[in-house]
Amino acid sequence: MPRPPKAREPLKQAALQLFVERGVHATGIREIAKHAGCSEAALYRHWPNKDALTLALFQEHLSEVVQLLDTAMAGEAPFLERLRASVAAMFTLYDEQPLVFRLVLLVQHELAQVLPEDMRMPQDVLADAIFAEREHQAQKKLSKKDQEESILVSAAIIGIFLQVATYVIYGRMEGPLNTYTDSVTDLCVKTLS
Amino acid sequence: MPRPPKAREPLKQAALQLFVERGVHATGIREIAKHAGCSEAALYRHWPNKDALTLALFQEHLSEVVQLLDTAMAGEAPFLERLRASVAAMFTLYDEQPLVFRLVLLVQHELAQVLPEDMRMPQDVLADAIFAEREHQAQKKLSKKDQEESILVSAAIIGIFLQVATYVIYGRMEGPLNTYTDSVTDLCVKTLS
Amino acid sequence: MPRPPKAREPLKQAALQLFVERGVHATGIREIAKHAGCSEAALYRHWPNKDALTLALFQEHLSEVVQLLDTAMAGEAPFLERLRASVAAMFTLYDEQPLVFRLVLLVQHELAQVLPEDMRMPQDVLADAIFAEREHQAQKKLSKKDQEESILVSAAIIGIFLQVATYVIYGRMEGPLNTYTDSVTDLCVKTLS
Amino acid sequence: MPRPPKAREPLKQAALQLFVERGVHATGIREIAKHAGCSEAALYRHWPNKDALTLALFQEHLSEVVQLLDTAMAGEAPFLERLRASVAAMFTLYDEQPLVFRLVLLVQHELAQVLPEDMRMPQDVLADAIFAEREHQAQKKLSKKDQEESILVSAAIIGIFLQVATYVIYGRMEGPLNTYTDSVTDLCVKTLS
DNA sequence: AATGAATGAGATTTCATTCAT
DNA sequence: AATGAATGAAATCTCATTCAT
Repeated sequence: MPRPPKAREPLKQAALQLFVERGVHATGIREIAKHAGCSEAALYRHWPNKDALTLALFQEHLSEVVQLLDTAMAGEAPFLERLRASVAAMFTLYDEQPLVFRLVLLVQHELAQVLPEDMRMPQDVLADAIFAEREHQAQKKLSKKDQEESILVSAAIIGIFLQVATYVIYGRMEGPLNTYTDSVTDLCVKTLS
Repeated sequence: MPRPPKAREPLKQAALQLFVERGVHATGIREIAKHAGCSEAALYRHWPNKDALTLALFQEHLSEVVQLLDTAMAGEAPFLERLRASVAAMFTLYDEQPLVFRLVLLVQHELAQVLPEDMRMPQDVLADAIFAEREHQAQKKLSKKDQEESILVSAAIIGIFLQVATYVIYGRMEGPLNTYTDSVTDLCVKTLS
Repeated sequence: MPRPPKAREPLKQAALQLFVERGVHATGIREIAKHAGCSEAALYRHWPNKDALTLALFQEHLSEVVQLLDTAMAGEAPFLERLRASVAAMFTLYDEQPLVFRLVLLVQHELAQVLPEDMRMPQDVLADAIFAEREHQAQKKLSKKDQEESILVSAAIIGIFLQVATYVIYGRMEGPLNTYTDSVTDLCVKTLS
Repeated sequence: MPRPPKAREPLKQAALQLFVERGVHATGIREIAKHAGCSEAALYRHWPNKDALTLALFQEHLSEVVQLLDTAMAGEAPFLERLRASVAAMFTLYDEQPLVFRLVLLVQHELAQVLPEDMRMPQDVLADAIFAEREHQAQKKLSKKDQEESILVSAAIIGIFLQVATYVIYGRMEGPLNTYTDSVTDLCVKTLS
């Protein structure tokens, strides 16, 4: 029986950090390995190449986040409560695992072509929930036009949410991020009205 | 009478397109030159190196956009009108020069370290205008707390705005973007109330 | 009572196949182990390194073939018969163990430096037999010139023989190869006359 | 106007020599570049990668040889003369450009999968000529069986020819190779009778 | 001004081999 | 005896930049 892998987790952790700090393309294997405290070749025992590592990392963390949001949006509580829980979940994630949170921010801009088209993204959770809520309120299937408006509102809410996070990350607003949970929820609610 | 250099504009155009499509780091001199239909060495006639081209490109286009927003936000019209004009200006820019628009989206994530710290960014225009408007409404200097709230609201508005654009870019919503000028302005106004 | 090692034969078999299909240099330990269904490290239980495995493999199979030819060429039957038996032995080998046959074809081009200089090769068996036969026919030691001619004729016969096999291997002629035993023997005899 | 390429020919020459001496897989870019007296990167200006260089090299030289044989086999002279001319052409090639000659020997064993299936090979020239001659002698289209015999005879002649060359290359027979032109032609003729 | 050639530095990846269990 | 993990060295290839014309 061989020894247990010693480099796998450090490699993932190092890649996560460096991808977030410098971007995927600007991060080399060498640096990842150095930060992980292992050889460059070790990476190739666990993933066939850098792209595969990148993809795996994003998929794992994205699905974590999707699960987080799914949980927050589940249940029978009023929509407002569930929205607030979602914002809180994400902002707490930011404060506790900032790297994971920031990885999600990177996705749109660095990985459009690498991720599978049909992968469920954090935005989808919100969009679906808003859609369902509107349908529930209307007591019927939404018209094409209402559907489109629903998507627009989701976009707006996600935008509010991400941009506030971005401001905190880049120092335009002071953290921690969960300070803003209530105000951001309020802003989101306003767009829904 | 020196005739204008021939390779300069094609190079800028090619760089713009490739930076937007693949990211700055993932785009090489080779590809830029090939797309511009000139040699790799030509670039070094016009800029001392790749970083300088990158920087110049971003600065030029950013200042275009800042000017656009400054113009839209200037004047004595009611704030609502000026906000609407700003949204319209940006969305029209997207529809007419999508590459320039998308370059601006890239800035936050790819260029944090390259651009001069004190450069005025599109967000700043909105933030300043919102700040001024609030001060005007209150008829006095804003308190620290009100200032912070003002920044939060700017973030929200910028977020709405960018995310709607992002949705159109990635095909989640149908373009052209200026279709959404009114609804997006409405959503922004709601957050201001 | 030590039980026989389990990985040894699969490794040899896999190496044989891959060496023949892709060449010695183009075949890695990784692939050999994967084809053998065991770990890469297993190889080092049985041979000190890749070169040793390579050498052992070639030596074993070459000596098999040499023995085959020696047997066919032995005895008191007329030379023609023994030549025919040799061709038949080789062509049957090809039909029954094509990999072994093809490994022998590889020797000249891939292993000049690895095999011991003085090792007896399949060609040597034929050359010796032809030489002996000519001496027997002439009833005396061959002159220098006759010796040289004898070597030339051996080369020709081996060439005929190998090239026909090569044609079958690469699909220029239809197999099985032992179909051609008689015609090839005839052609060889013609060159001897 | 840029300078003329200085590394292209040396690279081809170095690759030719090393491929022949050590085999394609055993020859590295580094060694090729060192022998050519240029940097490793220079190779990539002229061919997209090592495989492309290999392929181009083989294709160029093979078509040279095919042309040589086509010329030798052309004309109205008796077949015997033309066969002799072919053997002479090849053996002279060996003596004058031994590397090119030996490259042809390598083809079957190192490049089966890389070369395009439909490429005309030196063997094809001989096979076609023998086929035509037999048809001419018979004054009619050859039967299926006669065709097959014709291919067998081509194989034999090519085999004689290549194996004699191989013997000279590996020192089993003394060169220069064109010493053997007449005797080899004789041997070939015998197989045709 | 403009070019294709050339390059040193470095990126990614592969390899045969050794290690720890 | 056997394994999967790990590694240093080397292979292939890319990159931004400089050179010679």
